[in-house]
Amino acid sequence: MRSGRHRVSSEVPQAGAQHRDDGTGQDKPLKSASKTAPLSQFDPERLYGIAELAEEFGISTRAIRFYEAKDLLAPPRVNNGRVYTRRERARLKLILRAKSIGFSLAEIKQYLDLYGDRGEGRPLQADFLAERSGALIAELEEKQANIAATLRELRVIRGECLQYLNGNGTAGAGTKGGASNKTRQ
Amino acid sequence: MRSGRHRVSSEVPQAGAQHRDDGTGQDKPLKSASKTAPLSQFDPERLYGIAELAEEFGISTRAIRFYEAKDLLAPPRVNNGRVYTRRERARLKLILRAKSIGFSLAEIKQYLDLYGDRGEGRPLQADFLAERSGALIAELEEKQANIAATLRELRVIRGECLQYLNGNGTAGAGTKGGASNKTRQ
DNA sequence: CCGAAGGTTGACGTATACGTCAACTTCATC
DNA sequence: GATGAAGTTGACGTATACGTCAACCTTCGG
Repeated sequence: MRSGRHRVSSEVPQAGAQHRDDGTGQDKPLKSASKTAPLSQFDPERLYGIAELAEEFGISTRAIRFYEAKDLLAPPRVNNGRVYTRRERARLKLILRAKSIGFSLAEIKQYLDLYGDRGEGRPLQADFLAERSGALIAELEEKQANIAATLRELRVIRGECLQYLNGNGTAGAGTKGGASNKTRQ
Repeated sequence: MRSGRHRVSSEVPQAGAQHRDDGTGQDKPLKSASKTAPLSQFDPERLYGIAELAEEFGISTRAIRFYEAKDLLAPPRVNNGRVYTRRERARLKLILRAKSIGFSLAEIKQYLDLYGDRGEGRPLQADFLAERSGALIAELEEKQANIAATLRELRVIRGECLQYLNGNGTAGAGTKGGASNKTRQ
């Protein structure tokens, strides 16, 4: 799947997925989590490694680091390794969802700001947020209309094909001319 | 607007838009159309120049030529100049619509085939068309769901901001934390 | 005939979104 | 201590989607 076309998993990973399973039937926290005090400054919550997230979302670790370089993500470090919290994971999910519907990474960065900053800087003014989210809503509604129109057309095309295959072919169904006529203005 | 983010005009150009208006109140066909016999092999219909389409759709002539180089368009030639028929214009519209919702040009090329080939090659088998359009429908439905989810969240964010601005702020509305909580799994 | 306008082509550049690779660090295990 | 696994970084490469530019052609009006 190329840029702009990622499948976004809608399923939450099973409990324990983030932990190293040592075969005893009990999950253990990431080794870095078990060894370092700094984690106490985070919510005591599930943590993910970069490879875990990459596999979960079907993308590369390179892509995840790239998003960090583009300031879309900001995973804390433990012994120089990235540790992804639920919040970072949720942001990654938003990133991939937005990418799948045609937004560039620069646009996604702005869009993520509507969901709350990453803990630095002061919150955006409410009026600015309202305006920005309003503009984005309008843009998404346009994309939604584009998709709806495309779906309508494709459903007609597919319906005609299925009719034809079932021996109920109409004059238009046996050719693609009928389908293409439907796209005429 | 960058790649993947074109606004697609939904308005049809006004009658006569494709014709040179010589000030007599009557439209005249494009000069190339009026001078050359080869046009008789096309439908006697409205024709567009590349600059006309570029302006209508808000893209560059370079982009339109690029789509031709990528076999998404195939405008006939008149005196070495490209002449775009209604059909090519409709394809361009489909191209831009698909781009706006995140498809690559390679994917769009395949998708355009569902709308009818450009006159060469034999028609795709009905079962293949049904399968291809079914797959595309599934993909579009996923994008549609992504957009719907994003819209729900953004409407909540915007609603809270507007409430806050109207002096009806709730505990969650004054901060972005409330909004970001809503994205939690 | 000349200049302007609109268009053509090929080539190179830019921006985006990563992929690939080498060299390195840290940690667990043997 | 050695080794393997997992991860890091920087650098360069690839693919996509055009933008920009130069050089050229055709048509039309003056």
